[in-house]
Amino acid sequence: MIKVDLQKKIERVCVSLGIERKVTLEHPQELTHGDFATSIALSAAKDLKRNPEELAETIAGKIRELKDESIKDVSVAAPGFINITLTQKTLYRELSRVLESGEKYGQNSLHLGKKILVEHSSPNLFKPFHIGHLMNNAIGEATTRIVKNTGADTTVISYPSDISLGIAKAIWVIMQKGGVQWVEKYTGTLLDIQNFISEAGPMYVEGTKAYDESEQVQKEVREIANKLYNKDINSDEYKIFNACKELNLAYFAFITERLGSNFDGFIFESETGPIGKQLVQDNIPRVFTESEAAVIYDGEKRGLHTRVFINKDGNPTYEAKDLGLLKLKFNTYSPDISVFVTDHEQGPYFKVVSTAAGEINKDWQEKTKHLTHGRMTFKGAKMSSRLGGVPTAEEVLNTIKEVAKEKFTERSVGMDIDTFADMVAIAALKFSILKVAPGKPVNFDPEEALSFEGDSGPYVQYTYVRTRALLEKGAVLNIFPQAIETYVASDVERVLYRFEEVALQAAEGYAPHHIAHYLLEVAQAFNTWYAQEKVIDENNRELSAHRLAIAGAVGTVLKNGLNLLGIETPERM
RNA sequence: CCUCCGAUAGUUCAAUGGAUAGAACGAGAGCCUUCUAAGCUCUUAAUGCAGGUUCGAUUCCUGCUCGGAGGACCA
Repeated sequence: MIKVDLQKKIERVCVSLGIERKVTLEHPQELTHGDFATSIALSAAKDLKRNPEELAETIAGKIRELKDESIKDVSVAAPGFINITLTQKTLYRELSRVLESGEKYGQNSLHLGKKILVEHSSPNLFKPFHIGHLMNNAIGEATTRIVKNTGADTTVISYPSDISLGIAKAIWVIMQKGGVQWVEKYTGTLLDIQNFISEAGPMYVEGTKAYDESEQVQKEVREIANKLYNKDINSDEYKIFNACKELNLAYFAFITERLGSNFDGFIFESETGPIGKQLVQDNIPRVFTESEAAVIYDGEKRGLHTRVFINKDGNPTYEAKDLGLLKLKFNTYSPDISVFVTDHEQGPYFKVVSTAAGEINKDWQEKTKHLTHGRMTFKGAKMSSRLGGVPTAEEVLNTIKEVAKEKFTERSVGMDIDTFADMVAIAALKFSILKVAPGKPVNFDPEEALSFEGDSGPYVQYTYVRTRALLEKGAVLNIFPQAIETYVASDVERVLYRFEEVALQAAEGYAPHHIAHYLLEVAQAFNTWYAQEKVIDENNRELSAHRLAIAGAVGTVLKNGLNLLGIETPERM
C-alpha cells in the first residue's frame, strides 16, 4: 500500500534525526497541498526543543535526499506541516494495478489466518421481518464482507428466537382457526410461504390481545408454552410449532437472499436456554448469587446494574440464554473474533451479560465485538402497515421498487425490470443506512431515497454504469484500456489508490460508512472529470486508451466498494 | 434519582487532535447538434453554552442545557 510504504520511509528518516514517534499520514483536504501530509514536525518539535517549521524543513530535506521514485515533491507549510506529492509514475503503476487486480483490488490481510464469526439479522420467528431487520441486515452483511476482505475465515450465523410466550400466543390463535389442518394447507412453495407470512403476521398481535383480555386464554397459552418448552412432540401444538418454524425459516431464507445474504448456520434460542441455565447454576456463588428466589448477577458491585439470569420460576431469562449462545458460538466455531449486531438499546444490557460471561470464560468477553445500530425512524413516511405503524421489510422494499420501476423500461436496462428495480431499490435503502456511522439512528426519508439523487446508492451505481458504457463504446472502436505512464495524472487517479486504505480503515473500525463516503468521493471525482474531458477521441487513440484505463479502474473500485457494502451493480441503467 | 449515548449549514449526514470544518438535499444562477443530465459548474449557510488541557480542540477533560436509550424476574 502506497501509504504504508511512505510511512515507513518517513519513519526511518525521523529515527535518523532522533524522533521516536509514530508517523501518521493523512490526505490534505486540498489536493493542491499534495497527496499526503504529516504533522510529525509539529508534535516532535517540543521533544527536541526546536522550532516546528525549522524541524519540518530539516525532515523535508532528508526526505528529498532519499530521491525516492514515488515522491515527486516535498514541501513545508506553516506552522510545520510536511506535504508530499506523489510522482506520476506511482499513480500510473497503481492505475495499472487496479486493472490487473480487478475484483481483488482492495483486499488486505488484516485478519489473515484468523477465524471470525458474524451473527446478524436474527429474526423473531412468528413475527414479521420488519424495517429494523433491514437495518440490522444491511450492517451485518456489509460487516461480513468487509471482514472477509481482510482474509479472515468467516462464518455467518443467525440466532432466531423460536420459543417464547409470544409464540405460544400465536399458536393459540392457530388452534382457534383449525389447528393442524390450518397450517397443513401451506406447502413449501414461495407463494404459500408468502401467504402464510401475511396470514400469520398479525396473529402475534391478535394472540396478545386475547391473552390480555381473558384469564382462560392465559391458562391455555401457558399450557401451550409448556408443551413447547418440554418438547411434547406428539401434541398438535408442537406439530403446528414445527410446521410454522419451517415456514418461517423458509421465509427468512427468501427475504435475506433477496437482500444478498447467506447464512452458514443457525443457533436457536430453544437450544441456548437449557445450556445457559446450566452455566448459571454451575457458577453459583462464584459469579451469580441467589436473591428473592431468583438467580442474579450483581452488576452494581462492578459499577453496572443487576440483572436476573434465572427467574423465580426457575426459567432462564434472555440473559442466561445469551450466555448459552456465547458458549455455543465458541464451542462450535472457536472464533478468534465473534461479532454480532443488535439494536443499540441492547448496549447497556449486553455490557452486563458480557462482564458476567467474562468471569466464566474471559474469551467470551474479550473476543466478542458488539456492533449496534440505532432505530430507523421515518420522516414523512406514508407507507401502509398492518402492524401498528411498523412497516415490514417487504412493504418498504416494494414501495421503493415501484418508484424505481416507473423510471426505467425493460429495454433501456437490458434485463428483467423486476430484478433490476429490486437491485436499485435495495441499493438506495442499504446505502442510506450504511452512509451513517455505526451506532447512530438512521433517519430514513423515503422521499430522499426515492429521488435517487445526490449521496445515494443509485448515484454510485449510475456512475459505474457510465464507466461501462465508455468501455463498450471503446470496444466498438477497437480501443481498449491501457494505462500510459507519460500522461499527467488527473485528480481521479489521486483518489483511486485510497481504496485500499479505506477498506482497511472500515475493517479496523467495523465502520462501513467510511466506504460509502469514499465511493461518493470517487464517483464525484470521476463525474467531474467526465464532464470536462472527452474520454474517447478517435483522433487520439493512445490518449483514449489511457482515459479508458481510468474509467475502467473507477468502475472496478466502485464495483468492489459497493460489493463490500452488499450492493449489486447493474451493467446498464 | 442513577448509568450510558448523542448535540455540526434550513434539513439529512461526514471530518485517525491539524491547514480555509467537507458532502448531499433545499434555495438561486448557468451547462446537453459531442461518450448516459439519476450528471457537471458557481452562489448561499453550521461546530448547543461556559471553562480546562494543547503549538493547535468538532474531536480529549469538567460543569451546564436540551434530546434518546437503559436501570430485578420481557425479549
